[in-house]
Amino acid sequence: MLRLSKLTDYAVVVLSRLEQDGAVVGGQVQTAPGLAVSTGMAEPTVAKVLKILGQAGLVEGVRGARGGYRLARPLTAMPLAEVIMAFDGPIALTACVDGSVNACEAEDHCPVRGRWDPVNDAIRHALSGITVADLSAPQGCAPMRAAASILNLMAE
Amino acid sequence: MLRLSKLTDYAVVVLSRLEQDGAVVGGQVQTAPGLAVSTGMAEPTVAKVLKILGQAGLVEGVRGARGGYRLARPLTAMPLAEVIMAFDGPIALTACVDGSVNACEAEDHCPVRGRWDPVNDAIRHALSGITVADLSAPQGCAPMRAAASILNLMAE
DNA sequence: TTAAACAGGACAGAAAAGGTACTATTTGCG
DNA sequence: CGCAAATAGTACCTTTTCTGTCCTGTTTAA
Repeated sequence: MLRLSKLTDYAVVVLSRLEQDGAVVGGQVQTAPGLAVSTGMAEPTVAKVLKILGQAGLVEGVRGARGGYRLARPLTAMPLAEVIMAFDGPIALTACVDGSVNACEAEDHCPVRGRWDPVNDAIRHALSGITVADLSAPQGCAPMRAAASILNLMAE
Repeated sequence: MLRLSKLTDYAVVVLSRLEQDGAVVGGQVQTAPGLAVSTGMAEPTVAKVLKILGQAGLVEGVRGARGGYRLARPLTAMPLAEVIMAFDGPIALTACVDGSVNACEAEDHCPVRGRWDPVNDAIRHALSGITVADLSAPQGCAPMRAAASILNLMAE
């Protein structure tokens, strides 16, 4: 399975919860303990997720008393690829990329050297067409914007 | 990084080597030790790769003395997705899929339940448009069929 | 009958991820 | 001015997963 970090999944939950709580671009802030309660996740885990999201510039942290976090961008302008890259690193299927030349010891016999790049590009392109908003259901599970996004991607 | 098993990488090498050695659908067979020598990989590893490929129906094993392996299909008819599924299991980004209902303990608070499915579908679709032949360079590194495949995918 | 080769399962070492705890820094409020 | 609340950063331990190898059984040509 193309495993991606659990923290990435948590991040989507946290981001959608931030929007739900009104902690948007110009709005108020929500604390990490508060998010832990409302999402049902452990507080240290939520804090870790928020720290990484802050480093990636996806959320904005306000320090000090009465501090907290708010979204740095609307979820509709937050590609899923950015979240994945924040937690799982660069989006690539194998280690034989990104110019790591000496990683493969059997270069002479390896007939697929560098050939994974188009595959990686396809994956990146597919993910860049989906935003976090497409994954977060405003309430219940009514809309299907994600499906529309996929169809839009395939129509390109 | 969206890590996928090293064995998947090895598999592409072995498959392209099989074609290069003429161990194709109606042709002769190539032994696992022989492939180990020609690819520069350890023999037990090659054997493991071939076993898994055989279970997946991608290569055909001939038992007994003078036995060996040959391709069960031309590489042009072998989607990369099948190779990945053979080694990495079902192509899905998270564990919250495939009807594993009780895996997520926070179902009530999880607003993205089941929402990853469209993303997984997009990944699967992207991979199904690429064959192993697109990744294996016949000799040197001349052609760019993979790029053409990507463009074809995006043109849908 | 023998030897070569595939088939299947099992196992130890290594690597990575997940989760937790601790400390430092910042800032509102009494 | 001092306290408390909250983020920021770092380090560590546990657990899981992957990787690579080995062993035994089965098949079949010579």
